[in-house]
Amino acid sequence: MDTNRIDLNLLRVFHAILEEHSLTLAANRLGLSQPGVSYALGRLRAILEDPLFVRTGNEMQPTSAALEMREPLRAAMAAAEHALHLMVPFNAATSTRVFRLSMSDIGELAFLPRLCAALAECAPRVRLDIQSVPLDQIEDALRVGRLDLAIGNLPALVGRTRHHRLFHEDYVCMTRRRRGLPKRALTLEQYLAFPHVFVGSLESGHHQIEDSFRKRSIHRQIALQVPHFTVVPHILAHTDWIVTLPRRTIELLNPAGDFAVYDLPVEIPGVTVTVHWHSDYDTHDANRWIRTLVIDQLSDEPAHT
DNA sequence: GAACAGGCGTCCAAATAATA
DNA sequence: TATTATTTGGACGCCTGTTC
Repeated sequence: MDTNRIDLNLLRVFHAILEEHSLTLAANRLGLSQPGVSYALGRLRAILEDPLFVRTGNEMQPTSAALEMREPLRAAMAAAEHALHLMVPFNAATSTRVFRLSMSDIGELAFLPRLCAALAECAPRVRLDIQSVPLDQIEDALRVGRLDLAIGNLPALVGRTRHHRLFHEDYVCMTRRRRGLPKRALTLEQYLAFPHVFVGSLESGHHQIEDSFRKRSIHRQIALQVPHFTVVPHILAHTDWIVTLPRRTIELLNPAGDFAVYDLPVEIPGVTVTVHWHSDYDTHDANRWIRTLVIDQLSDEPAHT
């Protein structure tokens, strides 16, 4: 196999066929003629000594060799696209750039409406790609440009990436309204008597709740662990369980006031929501623009990035 | 260093083949 | 029969080696 004969255009063709499952659609996407794509595929087949795609009906199905190349190639194409973006001055009004942000489900509910409204006004052609990246992969994703920003309660990243504090809030607890509930406050005994819904995942830093209780030798009965907050109201509506969650999420998950909300009967550290980026992009125009927008829209504190 | 010629790579249009 | 992939021949542009 003579890999010296492969150029970036051949890989663009290969990537487009992988995405489109069709030479005709790949050609449209690349602005080439269909025979041109066929010819490029022919060269790739000769170089890589594999058919790469076989026709099944009206679709081009990738071979096992092509499938093995898919993810590394996708990452390489993203990195190349990112590198090219670094060379182009960023103009919000005309840019068609895709910004990749990582946030939790509750982040999507809480942050996206404001961010999208701001984008529609000042950068109408910019696209957001929201991803939920596991916590242990965020630093690498920021470094290689697979992510532009990560937003959330991410204490493990502080000190390993650049960050800006957006806001801080405490935890409260929430359960379905019903007779017999305390009117104002819960005692610790009452709080611990509930079966608990624990919201925690690899993407979130909310494991700190459980860590704080464990340090105080407080044991909660966890009835359910789920990775996302958005499902919680549906669970609570059918159970007498209780959930502990950041205060600002109450207005999103309890807009009609169907649930009773209490301060926690024990002090635990609150949530600090931060926006993170990699230091390599400190002076990068587009990254600076999107993080300033995020900070302006979501922060309790002014931007000075 | 500049100009030229030949070779090579890439693309397109048209024709042909394969498939549902 | 319609749609799509593949093949073929020709045009164009770039690269490289040669000559001055």
